[in-house]
Amino acid sequence: MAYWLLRSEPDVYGWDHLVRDSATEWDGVRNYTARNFLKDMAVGDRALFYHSNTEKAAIGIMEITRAWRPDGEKGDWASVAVKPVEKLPRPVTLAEMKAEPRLAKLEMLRQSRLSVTPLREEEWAVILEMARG
DNA sequence: GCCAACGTTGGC
DNA sequence: GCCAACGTTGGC
Repeated sequence: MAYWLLRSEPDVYGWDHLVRDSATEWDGVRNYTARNFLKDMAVGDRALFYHSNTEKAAIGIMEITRAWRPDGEKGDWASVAVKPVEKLPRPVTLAEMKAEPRLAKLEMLRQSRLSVTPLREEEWAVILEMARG
């Protein structure tokens, strides 16, 4: 099982939208690096839902429910299907992640503009631990 | 509103 | 194929 972090602007599509929809197609990604990560995802993988922009915090846990399929008529893009698993006990903010030494190598911190990034298993555990306070 | 960090595009 | 110019994104 692999771990991922998916970023979205909460005003556009946030955690509450996902819960209301009970599942969604994670599409519209138009960056090749992010696209490649989408193609690496497998059913059962876990992903953090990160709110960018206004909130800047990881807010919930999702599960990948279907591997990638082509996204859009033009170009070699991909989308996956996800569903919400649970909201984190409390959000883990970007500032907290930056301040945590064990997250120094976190991909989303190193490549802050990527909307889809992988997490190491240890990093996943650290963030969940932080969320539990 | 600004800036840093990328990614993309187009001219050569 | 390289590189400058430009556009986009996210954080501050």
